[in-house]
Amino acid sequence: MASNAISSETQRAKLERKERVILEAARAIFVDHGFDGARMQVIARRAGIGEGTIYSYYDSKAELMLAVLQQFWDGLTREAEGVMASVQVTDFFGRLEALARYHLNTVIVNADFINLTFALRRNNSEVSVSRDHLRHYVAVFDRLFLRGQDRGELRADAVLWQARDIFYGSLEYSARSIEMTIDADRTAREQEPVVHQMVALFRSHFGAAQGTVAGDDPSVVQLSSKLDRLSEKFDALAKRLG
Amino acid sequence: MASNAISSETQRAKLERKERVILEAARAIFVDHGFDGARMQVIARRAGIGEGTIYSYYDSKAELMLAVLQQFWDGLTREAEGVMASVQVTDFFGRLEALARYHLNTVIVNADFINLTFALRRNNSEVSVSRDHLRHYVAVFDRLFLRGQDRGELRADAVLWQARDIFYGSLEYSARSIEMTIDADRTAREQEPVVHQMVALFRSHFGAAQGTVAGDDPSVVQLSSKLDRLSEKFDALAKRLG
DNA sequence: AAGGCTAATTGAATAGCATTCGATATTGTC
DNA sequence: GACAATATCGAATGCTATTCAATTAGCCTT
Repeated sequence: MASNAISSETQRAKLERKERVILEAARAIFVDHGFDGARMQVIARRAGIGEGTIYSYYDSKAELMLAVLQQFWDGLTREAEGVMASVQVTDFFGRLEALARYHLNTVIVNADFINLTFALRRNNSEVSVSRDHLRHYVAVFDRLFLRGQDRGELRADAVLWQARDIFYGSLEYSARSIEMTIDADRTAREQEPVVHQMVALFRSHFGAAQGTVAGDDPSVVQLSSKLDRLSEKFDALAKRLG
Repeated sequence: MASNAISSETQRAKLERKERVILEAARAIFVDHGFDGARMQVIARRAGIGEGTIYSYYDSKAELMLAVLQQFWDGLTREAEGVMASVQVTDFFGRLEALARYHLNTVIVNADFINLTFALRRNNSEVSVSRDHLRHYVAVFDRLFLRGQDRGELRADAVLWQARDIFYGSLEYSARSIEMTIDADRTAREQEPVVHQMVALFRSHFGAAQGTVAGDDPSVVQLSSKLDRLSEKFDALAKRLG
């Protein structure tokens, strides 16, 4: 019995190790050659196994790559969470800065992987999978923003998803843009200004004004609810007309 | 001589027409089936020609798709330039708003093509080609920003490429983000607030300071966008009523 | 307008590669 | 140690982009 359990345990461990070996080989070959350039035969050889064996672990080349990407994005998400957990400062803008710095650097350093992520999007199911990776990662940003609002450091009336899209999208595109200028030296140098620019922008535009909070202005609140009521009446009328 | 020149002219025209027919067929099939799903045979059949003939116009499937994308991005760039040329307002922020609106809508409507653009990036040369498409398109944004600075409406000390990256990147990611929420109705409705948010952000952060500008206050911005949405609904209803 | 030259077109043959599958080896159980 | 169940292997398969030898259409000369 005991030996039974142990041996099946070691068997499982062995399979899991082999799975990791395959993933590792696939990662290397995909990054070097891209999806199309990668040959299953080469991946198999690198993993030290037969070609057919891969297929008892992954259904297809695309799924293999998906697994590689899954691992990559999970790693990113975990790292981002690690940055949030370990950063010393507790104020929102300090943490925002740390996340911006981490993210920008990561996106630049791992440009290969990020390209691969989008290169895989050949059919709709793959598009939605790569979306899920991204969504999971971006959730780290969402949590930070939510917390900033709870702590009263972000304007109460800021639309969180808009702010998050601006933050994330700006950094991602800045990374691409920086990366286009090839020159590795400058690449390193350009990152800090972008990080500071973003933080300053968020501070001035989304930061809660010290003193009066804009969203609290009673006349504005009143106007807003009047508008909402009008809009509802309008919808009702439109509906009644067909 | 004359007949010679004319007939070779018509011959050329004929070839060009055939090229357009192939491109047209390819566009349709690629959009419907994605790059991998598209069969050269199907494209050929749709264009009403033999399979091999395509290869006397384009060297490979990838080049064919590149040509399709080239045409797409050229169209976008031309349209964006058209928007800039035709917009009535001359002030920077008015034009920025027009471009933001055009861009956001375009990216959402043509999500298929934009996915295809990145899906093609299988090897480095294709990455750089798709970068060139983008660069060319983004140049429209650069020109607007440069002009805004010349007119003294953008801070003299704003780093143009940073501002442009923030503008472009935010909108592109917002588009992806909006598009993720599938619901077509909301998709249309969410666009205006994003446009206004961006313009307000640019006004407050990159605009040359001149007293206080209404656009600074986000709650007012929000009210304004609510009003705009209501106004749009009103127009739609009015139109429907004749 | 007939003949000859060139360029364009065709679709059957080729070749590259992911995937399958029957045969073989390994592992676990009694 | 023998039997069953699993895992592994790599040659055979099948699917497609791409090539190519044969055919056709266009154009020019006389």
